[in-house]
Amino acid sequence: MQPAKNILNTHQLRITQSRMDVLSLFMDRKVALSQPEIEDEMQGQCDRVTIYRTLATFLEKGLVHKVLDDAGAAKYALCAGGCEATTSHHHNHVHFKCADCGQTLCINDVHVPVISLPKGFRVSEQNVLLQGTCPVCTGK
Amino acid sequence: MQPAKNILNTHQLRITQSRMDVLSLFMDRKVALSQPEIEDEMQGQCDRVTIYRTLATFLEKGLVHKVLDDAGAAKYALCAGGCEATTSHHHNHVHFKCADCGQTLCINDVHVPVISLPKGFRVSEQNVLLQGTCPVCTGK
DNA sequence: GTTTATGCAAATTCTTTGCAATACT
DNA sequence: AGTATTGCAAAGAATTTGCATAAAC
Repeated sequence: MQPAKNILNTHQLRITQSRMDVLSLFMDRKVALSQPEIEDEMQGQCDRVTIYRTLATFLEKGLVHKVLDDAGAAKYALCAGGCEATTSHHHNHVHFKCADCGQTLCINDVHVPVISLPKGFRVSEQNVLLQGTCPVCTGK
Repeated sequence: MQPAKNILNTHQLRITQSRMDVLSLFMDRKVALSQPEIEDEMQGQCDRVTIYRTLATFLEKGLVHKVLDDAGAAKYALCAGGCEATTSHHHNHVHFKCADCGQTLCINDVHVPVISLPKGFRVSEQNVLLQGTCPVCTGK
């Protein structure tokens, strides 16, 4: 994976400490994160508001995508592969939330069946949230 | 559809004004609603906290189910048909959120494809959120 | 030097909890 | 009568906004 600095550059974003930190965290953890989780990890390295704004910016530029969650807080995950290009940002995501450890994983390599709706509906985005037990917790 | 009073009875819930009001609202509107939306509609007829507790109770008894949403607030929708029985409460829902009017509809009559995950994952619940434009907004 | 991002304070919104008063069966 | 439900107050998260300061290009 290319370094954080390059990714910011590619997306026409200024290189700042906060953005580097948040982006690096996403790259390290490889799971969906909410603002409160990020704030915890960052131990006051930057302001809470900055994290919100960083997430909003990343979302806008197509660097991350929103992850559906049944709990309260909004989660975000790094866009991978073909998702990184702003032009061909696809929105068919499959996410898996483990009921045990609570982590949400972005499943990139699973085929999403296209669901067809009754006439009149126009679908632009298709999100699937699977819930259950992840491999790690199943083994415990 | 059977009257609200019967539904409460069937689910072993006491018949109270608040429950009747909230349930009726769901039956009228036929869309997913969040607590804030319900509070708006009820114009102070009952306390905010009561709505939260009513929703929690309905969820517990299998009268409503949680609806995933990418926005802030948690939404709920009436369980229909086979979903009403507490025993066979199925959780494979397809929901459609209109990007235009913001309403979320519960699509009951659409086949949910089973998505198979890599080995090690155990899936217990499967939610699909489609986003796009609804028939009403497409026609505008 | 301009533009953009950050930090701080404060306000708003969403949600939960405790406890006494009230309504349901 | 006995139990479950409600309202009120208050606390606690999550999120947003305004504005002056600071950093990036």
